[in-house]
Amino acid sequence: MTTLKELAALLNISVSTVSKALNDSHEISENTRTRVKELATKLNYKPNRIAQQLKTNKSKTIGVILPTVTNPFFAEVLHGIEKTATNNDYDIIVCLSNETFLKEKRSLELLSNGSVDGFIMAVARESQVKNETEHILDVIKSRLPVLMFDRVVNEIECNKVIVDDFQSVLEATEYLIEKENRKHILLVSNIEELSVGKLRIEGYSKALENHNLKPHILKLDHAVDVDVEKKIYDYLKANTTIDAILSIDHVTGIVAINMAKKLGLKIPEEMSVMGFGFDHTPLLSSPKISIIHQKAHEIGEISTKLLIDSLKDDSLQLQTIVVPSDLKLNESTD
Amino acid sequence: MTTLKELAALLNISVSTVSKALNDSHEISENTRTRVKELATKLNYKPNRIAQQLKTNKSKTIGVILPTVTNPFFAEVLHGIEKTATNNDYDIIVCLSNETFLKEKRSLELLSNGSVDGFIMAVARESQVKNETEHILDVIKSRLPVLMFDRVVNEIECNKVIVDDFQSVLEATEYLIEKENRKHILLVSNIEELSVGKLRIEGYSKALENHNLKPHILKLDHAVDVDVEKKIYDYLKANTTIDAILSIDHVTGIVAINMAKKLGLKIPEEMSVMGFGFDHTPLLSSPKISIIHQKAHEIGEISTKLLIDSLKDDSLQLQTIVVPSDLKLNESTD
DNA sequence: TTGTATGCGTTATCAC
DNA sequence: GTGATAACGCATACAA
Repeated sequence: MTTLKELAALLNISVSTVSKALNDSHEISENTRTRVKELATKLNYKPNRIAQQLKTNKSKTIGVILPTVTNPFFAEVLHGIEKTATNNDYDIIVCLSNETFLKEKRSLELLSNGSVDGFIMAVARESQVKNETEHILDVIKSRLPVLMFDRVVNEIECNKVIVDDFQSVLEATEYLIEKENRKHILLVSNIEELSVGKLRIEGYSKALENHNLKPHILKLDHAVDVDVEKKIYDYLKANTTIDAILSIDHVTGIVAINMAKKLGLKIPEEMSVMGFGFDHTPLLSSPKISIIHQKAHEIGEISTKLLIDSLKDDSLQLQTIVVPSDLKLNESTD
Repeated sequence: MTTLKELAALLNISVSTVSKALNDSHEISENTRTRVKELATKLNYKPNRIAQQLKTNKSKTIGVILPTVTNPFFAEVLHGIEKTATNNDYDIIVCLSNETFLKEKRSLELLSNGSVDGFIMAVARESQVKNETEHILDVIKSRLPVLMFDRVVNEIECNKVIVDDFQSVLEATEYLIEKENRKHILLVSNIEELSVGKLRIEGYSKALENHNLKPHILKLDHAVDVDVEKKIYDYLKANTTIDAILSIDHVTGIVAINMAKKLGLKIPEEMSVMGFGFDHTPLLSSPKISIIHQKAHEIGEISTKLLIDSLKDDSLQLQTIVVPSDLKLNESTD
């Protein structure tokens, strides 16, 4: 890699002159400035990022700690983060906690040594279940800003970007009740131990309560296993009054449609099915599933913007931004 | 952040003594070593990574350039990369090309300034279609090793990790012909302009040729649009001899199953459906789709291992590793 | 066993 | 308009 020193030697001028010339300092003459720049381009000179970082004590890098990236929600958030970071001249270092507390803790610690200027994270399932928060507080204490999205620790004061889990499920449920005239709505859940899962179930319960309806909840193992099909099938077979299914994740809704069809139920006439999902989710079922569409990409963008703003000016007030979801209704019939 | 200098000042010893003590140098007395270490833990000292990088001229960071991360294949590869990198004390900086040449080029350039010790990449669709390779060659010329996986540029000499696209589709097709006695196999493709897509189609064609069968190919827009359903439906309706569908991506196979069912075809009796997929893909259809299962996680692991090995010893021979796929057959019947 | 000096590549301050 | 020098935090060759 070409360095300032090499350029200086080749041009028989000092390193500082070269540096100033490249940074368009007004102190430098037109002549030398162009000479320097020409040689720099010729030798493909690029300022060493590491040296700049050491000098300025800024890494211009954001640490991104995700529970997983095979979950399409987090994948899409990552997409939004990467785009916004790049547009603002930041790199991202990505660590995956694999939903474990230990890996999350290790990742935070390892990057808290100057590698990053701040963190964007969604808390690991295990940390959330065991209510582990010390490791995150340690980071904040060391004056590295942390932004949490989606899965959030209420007790920790920091910038947050969350989904309107309660409200969106409340509205979706009320839609099923009021517009589609459903009375026995089955909620299918495999994430009830997560903060977001709890909120979604609360939204569902609240809507039923508002209409004096009885809840039906089918809890599944969170490790999406082969039994999912059977459990849903058996439940529907044994409970024939069910006239709507509301899945609070992005997979079991699809399974539910398939099982309802297998039981000979007409969709959407006899059974409404709604789930969480992304742009291409409805394509995976026929008839297309109705989805609560979380603006995952936007969540990533907003989170990154907010963190970068707080990096630039650390006197900014902490805030919690709620990103509303879209209800995308089934358009097709079978 | 605590620095060596601060520790030294507090202990009234020199910086180098502190440094050596922390690095367990045998030159340092037991006594001072423990004193230093105690204070270090107490003040939560962590060596500044940036400074270490500048000193050693190694970033211990890998640049990962992916076309997208919302495609589950790349998401799972990323998972494998992250895991292996972490296990070997490497960080990863992730950039997404969004399938565009320009972003890919920019990302490579931006990180080729000391930020990373090497790259793992899958070539962007646009770069592949337009046969753009200069930007990658530039990186290699600047002595930064590049490892390509999945989407590969044949003309570039570097380490490569690829899937057995040709062979796996050949075998899958022959399975349909020989074991399931199919004679009119429809190939559904939305990636025929990618190197991997071409290879898969070749595998299919070769198998048909071996058995003197006629190919049926349905090409779809690569932007998975709403028309996918209609196009497949219409094709199946108009071509009633089709008795098997082979999708070479991870979405259209699911759609194909749904459309076949919609047409009243019994699966798998009257119609076999096979696609590419991942562990949870079969769950998305009923009956479960048969899949060619690419070991994406393994591809990530192997790629990372290979790159890190070449980082440690740059005299190693370049190699191309082929990761075989698994054929996972439909187990259920409807 | 400990300390001093040097340099990684850059930028900034100051002197010429 | 240009250049010498110091500093960021760390590691190491060398001196004491």
